[in-house]
Amino acid sequence: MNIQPLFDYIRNHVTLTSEEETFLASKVSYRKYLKGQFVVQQGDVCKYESFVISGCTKTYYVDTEGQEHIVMFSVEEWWTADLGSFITQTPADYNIQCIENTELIMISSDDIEELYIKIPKLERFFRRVIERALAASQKRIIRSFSMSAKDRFLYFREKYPQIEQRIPQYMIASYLGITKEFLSKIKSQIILEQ
Amino acid sequence: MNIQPLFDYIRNHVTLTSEEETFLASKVSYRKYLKGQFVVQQGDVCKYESFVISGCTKTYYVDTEGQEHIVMFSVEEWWTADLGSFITQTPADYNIQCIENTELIMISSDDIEELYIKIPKLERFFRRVIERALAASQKRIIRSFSMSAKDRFLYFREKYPQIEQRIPQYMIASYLGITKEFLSKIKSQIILEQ
DNA sequence: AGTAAATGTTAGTCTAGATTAACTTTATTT
DNA sequence: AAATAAAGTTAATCTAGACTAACATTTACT
Repeated sequence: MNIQPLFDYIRNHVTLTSEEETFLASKVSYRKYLKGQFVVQQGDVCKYESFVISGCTKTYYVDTEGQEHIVMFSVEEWWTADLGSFITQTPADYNIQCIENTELIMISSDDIEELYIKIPKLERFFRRVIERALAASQKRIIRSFSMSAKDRFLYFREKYPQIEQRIPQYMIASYLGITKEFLSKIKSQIILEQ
Repeated sequence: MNIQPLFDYIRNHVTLTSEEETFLASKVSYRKYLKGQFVVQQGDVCKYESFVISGCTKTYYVDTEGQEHIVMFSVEEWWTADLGSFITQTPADYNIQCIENTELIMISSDDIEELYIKIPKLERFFRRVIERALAASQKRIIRSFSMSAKDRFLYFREKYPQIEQRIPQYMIASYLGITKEFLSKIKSQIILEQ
């Protein structure tokens, strides 16, 4: 049970009093998952917003043809949840699965509302986190329409070099919205170029 | 100068005291734009978050090949801004242009921070607005990868029937990430089917 | 070390959607 | 009402990326 990384992360952005820290600590829970386990399954209600202490998760959607589409990866110091399900407490559209052994700090929807009320600084901080995530999400939509698969891959590699290393290529292909075969082709093409 | 619709909109979600309403009124400004005018231009800093009273705007990105990609339309009771530019006060990636004569209520970044501090209920409300927008944006990414152009169009038509009516088809094509010629083909195909 | 499972590659064929270009229809302006 | 511009259509050709399938390599398990 190591929740220190969450405090370090929050301290980088807001200053909490020691009472506030104690209150925060009382509202979070720690949990370990093994590689392959699910944090959320499509159809369940996403009860928690989770902060990744160590490990990595993938959030994906299974379409009507049974195909997996990865929405995001979450590594250390990132948040993960099916946000739509979490905020409305209705069944999730996405699966969140650990692709490594993963340690999470989890906050329930009721507890996070309490935290927001008691510690407005935290609500401000989370609002900003979400604003940034929304701006990033809009840019990703633009990239999906205006860039070729190859350029999207080069962008991904440039932006998340660490993540590229630790994740199987076929998952990166899914995240980029292409097949693993085509990503393989793109990579050999890139190698030929240099 | 008619800011009443903003109050009506906010009243549907949070209850403000009359002092709070007065303070809010002192922090917003009203502005009329003609069809074709720009609220924000790529490269400028997006100074305001705008609430649409009447009319319609398109938010679009011009890529390196000079092609327009529409990110969103904003009609009555919607907010519009280049969020990335607004929150960091750095140059905008997007253009926001009025495609009808448009009335906006605009709030500057400093003023909205003041509002959040003085009226925490408003911060809570906006956090929720943004959370919902982020969940919707993630779903749009999934749709762009898992649905055909035709299905994306049918989804758009189903979800925003009013918007489909008032916007030229070539802009809808741009929003859907396809050419106007292909949307035309899709529409004639749909007509043949029924 | 040897086998099975997971991951990645290569190549051929196919298709959704882009591009080009000529044409039609609908709005706007004078 | 004519002229012009804006929006939408049709059809032919082209291409990025999907799909299929066989094969190669790496990783994990006994």
